[in-house]
Amino acid sequence: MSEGVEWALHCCVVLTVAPQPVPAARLAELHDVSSSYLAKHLQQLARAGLVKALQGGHAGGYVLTRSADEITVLDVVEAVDGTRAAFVCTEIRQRGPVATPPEACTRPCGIAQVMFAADQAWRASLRAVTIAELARGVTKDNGPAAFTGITRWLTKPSEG
Amino acid sequence: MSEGVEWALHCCVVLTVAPQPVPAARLAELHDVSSSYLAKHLQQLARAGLVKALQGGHAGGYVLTRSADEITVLDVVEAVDGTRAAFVCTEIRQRGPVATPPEACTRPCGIAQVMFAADQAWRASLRAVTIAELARGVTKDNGPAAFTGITRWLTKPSEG
DNA sequence: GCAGCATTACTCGGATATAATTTGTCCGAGTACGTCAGG
DNA sequence: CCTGACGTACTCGGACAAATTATATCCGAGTAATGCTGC
Repeated sequence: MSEGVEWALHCCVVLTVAPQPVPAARLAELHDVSSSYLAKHLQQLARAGLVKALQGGHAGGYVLTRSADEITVLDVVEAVDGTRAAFVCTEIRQRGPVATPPEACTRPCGIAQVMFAADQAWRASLRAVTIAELARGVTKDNGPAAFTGITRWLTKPSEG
Repeated sequence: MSEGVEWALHCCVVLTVAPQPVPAARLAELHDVSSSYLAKHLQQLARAGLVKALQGGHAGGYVLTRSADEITVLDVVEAVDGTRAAFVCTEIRQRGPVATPPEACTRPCGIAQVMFAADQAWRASLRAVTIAELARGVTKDNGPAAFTGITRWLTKPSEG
């Protein structure tokens, strides 16, 4: 899985507690990752409609478009890694000297079915958790101080 | 996901009905895929202990090491694609200017937990299906003729 | 006719190139604020 | 003092390279059957 998924999820959690729009460069510095590359993933989030990019002199940056409990982890994963399933059936059964005739292939082959079911289970598991729950987990594990520290750093005038 | 997974699964299903050891080249021709590359994946299956490679003049080839209902789809997937989870936590929370102190990171972060749970669900779904069940599905969908045709072709003396 | 042996043809196994995807970077387009001139 | 336009500094967005991984391939090591020879 793309490493950008992890970055994007952390960014979404941070945006949960950000009172202002946060520029991509600020998010990158906060997480100590490549600024330019993170921007790419944030663009993907924007295309998916999860975040909104505000442009302009001093108030620009990214903001969540909806409440954090309306954004599931699956939304972020699919925005970054795409919605295509990991397994794609090549229809091997229709190839080779003993190929199954196409008229007998009305249903996907058993292997594809199993893979599809597993993929559905995976997605369901990710869909069951929201960004808001992730944020709640952080405060539960590390206390409220974690987020106040991040908020304070985010609202710092510039690098100091 | 690696495309070799699909090949390996089909090969395992075929080996279910093969009365003799089947060489890699024969399996490759049957599925119309690269012979050399399929050999690599069969080696991975052999390393995982799912199949046994018999060497020798005319009786060489691959055989399942155990009954097909003792081999799960997950076994094959893990043999080919590895057992590592798709998501690996980079411990982003411990990086950057507002990094979480290491002593507070006794548990994996919430994101990693969610990803791990999803991975577990995915694996459980794949573990629930055996190769024998896949083979049964083929006979149910395409009739017993499908496997008899394959068996007949497999036992053909050579290419003709 | 039978046993032993060298041959042979076939198999797997790992080391080796190539293509695709992921990762990383750069510069141009666009907008809101702050400033300044004019009324 | 208020209004309008302008300039500037900051933002995002997509086009452009490098590294890693997946894909594909080749040739050498090893084994069981086969055919032959000698008894």
